[in-house]
Amino acid sequence: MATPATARTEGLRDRKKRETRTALSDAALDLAAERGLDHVTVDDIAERAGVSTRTFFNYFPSKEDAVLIPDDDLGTRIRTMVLNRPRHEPPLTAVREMLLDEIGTADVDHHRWVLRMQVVRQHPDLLNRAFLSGAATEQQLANALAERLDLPADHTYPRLVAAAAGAAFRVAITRWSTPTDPPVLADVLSEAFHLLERGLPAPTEQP
Amino acid sequence: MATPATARTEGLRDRKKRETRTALSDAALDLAAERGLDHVTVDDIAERAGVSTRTFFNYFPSKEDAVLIPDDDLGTRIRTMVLNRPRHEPPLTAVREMLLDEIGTADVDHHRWVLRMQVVRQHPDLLNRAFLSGAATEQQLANALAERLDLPADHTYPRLVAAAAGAAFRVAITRWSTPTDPPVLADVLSEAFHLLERGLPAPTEQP
DNA sequence: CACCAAGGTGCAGACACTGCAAACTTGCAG
DNA sequence: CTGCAAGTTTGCAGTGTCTGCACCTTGGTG
Repeated sequence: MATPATARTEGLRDRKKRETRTALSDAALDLAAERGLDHVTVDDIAERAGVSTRTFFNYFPSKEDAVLIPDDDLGTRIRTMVLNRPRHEPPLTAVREMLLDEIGTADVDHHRWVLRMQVVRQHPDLLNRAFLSGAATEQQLANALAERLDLPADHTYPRLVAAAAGAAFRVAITRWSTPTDPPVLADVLSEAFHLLERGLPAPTEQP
Repeated sequence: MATPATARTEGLRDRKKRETRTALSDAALDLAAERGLDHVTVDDIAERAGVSTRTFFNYFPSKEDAVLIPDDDLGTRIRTMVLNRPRHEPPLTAVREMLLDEIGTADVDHHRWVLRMQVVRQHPDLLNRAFLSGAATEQQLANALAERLDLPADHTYPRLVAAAAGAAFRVAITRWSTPTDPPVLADVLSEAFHLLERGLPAPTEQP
């Protein structure tokens, strides 16, 4: 049959749960994009998703999480990916390739990101949580880099590389999530890293 | 007289207001550093500061703000400072010098920052709000850079420079706010910017 | 001294979020 | 197909954040 492989082990129970989850995050994203996150209550979201308010909190700890859908495993995944890059690669290169792999693997829904950015634009403080699932992930990236370089965990260098990489990632997705003229995400990200590797020269300085 | 200029126009009323404000933020910072921000209620803070709960909200919109004391003018201040830098300076240099000026002017209390970092370490998502008063300020920096370079406001380059500068600033203050071995803030910041300007070479690559 | 504006306070109320226990659904074995 | 065990949904009570409003107190001013 055409049934996806996941369906073999997935019963009615798990399917419903997954449906409820996406119904909730869809409702949250749509409503927030329409009226702005402040003018959406959890009751609104639950009602549109067709479940009780209490159930909402069984799936997401807060309104924000329903909109952003943080990836809890991303931190550890990033960690192992960075440690598995070839030894000879410079740190920034390793991080760049790791991120390109990641966005290549995870199929990112452009339309969804456009909506999400509409929300984030009204709440700039969500920016960091939105892209790398928060500052904690960046921390783990910094730790992985420190380990890779045999440096103490609180050394300036790995932290700066991680923070700069996070900056590049945020800028790339922000640009890519613009309604008009959406370029290829991998290209924008590569461009941002290229600029970082060149020391951020002024546009007039580059031929 | 030795009386500061501000005291001339400041009556009892304004003095009390200022005292209440610092009493509240002191109480918030101390309590949060002791027990962690989650285990501190606004009532606790108000009680220690000797005012009513309602009064707390007349001064700060939230617990977090009392601990972080965001600087609302920072965005516009940064903007004019960046636009006033000499024309010939590369963007990253202009931002570096601007930030060095800023931390030189504002007298930053080291002890207070150490406490604040204890809180932030338990709530990494506060990191951005803590240092540049949030992502909105970084946005304004990006806008100022775009204007300076005659680029569209949503161009990749100014956004990336602003984000990278924010990263450097965060890393510098994080390092400086460590209880042990607190180096000079300006030095750490300069070092971070130097690394950025060099394209973040691996430590082994630098002689 | 008398008035006024500004700050402090209490109260009611909206909303976010959590723990608990009851009701219900699904998966599975007998 | 029947019934039990496990997982899910839900209501409810309770805590805590935060806001608008009305009242009161007090410093500044003429």
